[in-house]
Amino acid sequence: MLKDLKENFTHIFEDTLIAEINEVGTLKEVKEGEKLIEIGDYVRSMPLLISGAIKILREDDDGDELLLYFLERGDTCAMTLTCCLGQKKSEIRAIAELDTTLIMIPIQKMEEWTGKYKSWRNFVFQSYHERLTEMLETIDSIAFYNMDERLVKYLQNKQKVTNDSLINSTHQEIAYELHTSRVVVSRLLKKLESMGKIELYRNSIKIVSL
Amino acid sequence: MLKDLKENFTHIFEDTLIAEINEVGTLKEVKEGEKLIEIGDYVRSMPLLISGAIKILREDDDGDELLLYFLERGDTCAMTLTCCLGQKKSEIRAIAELDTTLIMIPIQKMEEWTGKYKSWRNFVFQSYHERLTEMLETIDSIAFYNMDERLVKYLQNKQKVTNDSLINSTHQEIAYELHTSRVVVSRLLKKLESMGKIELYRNSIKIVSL
DNA sequence: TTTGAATTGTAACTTTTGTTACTGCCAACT
DNA sequence: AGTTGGCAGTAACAAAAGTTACAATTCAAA
Repeated sequence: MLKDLKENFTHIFEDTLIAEINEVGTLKEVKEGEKLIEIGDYVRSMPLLISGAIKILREDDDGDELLLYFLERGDTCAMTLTCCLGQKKSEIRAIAELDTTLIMIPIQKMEEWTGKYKSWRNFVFQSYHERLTEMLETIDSIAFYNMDERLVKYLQNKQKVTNDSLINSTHQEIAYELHTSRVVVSRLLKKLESMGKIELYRNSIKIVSL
Repeated sequence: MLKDLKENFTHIFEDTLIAEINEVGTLKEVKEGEKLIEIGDYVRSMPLLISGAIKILREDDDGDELLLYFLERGDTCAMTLTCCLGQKKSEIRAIAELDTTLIMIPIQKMEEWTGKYKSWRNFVFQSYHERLTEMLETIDSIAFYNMDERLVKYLQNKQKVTNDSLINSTHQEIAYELHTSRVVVSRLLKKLESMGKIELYRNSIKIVSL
């Protein structure tokens, strides 16, 4: 774990903090599709992402989903931060988008380190800022763009996060994450295919040029 | 100013911090409709709201607006916090919704106080959490609800913030903040009136029971 | 008082999105 | 080989939202 820490956080945290994280943190591996946090869960530890990716989803009362954003290497969950400090329930669901490695930090250390390490404070503030920015982008998408543009953004984003131009999703899965219907996704994907921007296969989509 | 501080923040900050705020902060009064921050501005000081209300707006490339949320008494601007620390440009616009009194704190103190005062840290984290939560509610609104429901929420929110069941807005102004067209707003308002939930006047809307 | 701008109401129409229904296809399993 | 369930394609229709156009009203300034 120390190796992972040094590789990913050495330019961010001072050595003494790295050592502390190494001491109290526990390594956790999750498989693609595995659920990390459910809406309403109490959060007991804070994740630091070493590798992989986690998707953060919002859900309404009827069970309808919406993809908010992805967490990647070096990220942490901003929602978790305040949940830890305030003993609040999670407002979101977190699911591993890829096989993912994380370091889990007990919440008691949070408060201690924010007082003790300037680099930790900066990291936490930086995380908040990134998350707020990503929430704003999500709002931009749903407020200012039509479904065809949102779909393109979704595919681009997915390609970036998985680092793979072959996207292994069904139309139904995409529909859930964009909070629309399967028929609409099929329709728009077909239009993208006829424009030569993607190729459609069973259970997967090949991105040609978006 | 010390009186304002003690009235609004005495249960949040310790006395020494209150004294420091009193020393370095400056009182600022803004009239309803006055602009506080524009998108792209660099932020040089952090606001603490003493009274009144500020609306936070997002804008897309075409100049289309969307109301994100309101700041009220005791709030601070979470976007400002990270902007200060990271020397970043504002992603949002802030306009006084009512006549408003704030205390402006120079950004240099931010970093200092986060190291020095636990109560300040908690305040900052609490602010982040509230803002993230409000962003989530905004996302819920636009993603999961139709325009008629969003309009009702908007009116309820406005009533709560202004503490007045008479809303002094034109249909066009409401349309801007919900990012829709005037005709749509007029249509839906008329429907609410015919249901007996509101009464429509020129330049104002009376909320009866929503 | 007249003028003109701002505000609201409404009809008619278009576009976008969502829904329902049915089809064919593929892959896994018996 | 036959059955079955999940997946994708598509047509037809419905609902929501956006657009254009125009009339009527109000209100303040000239």
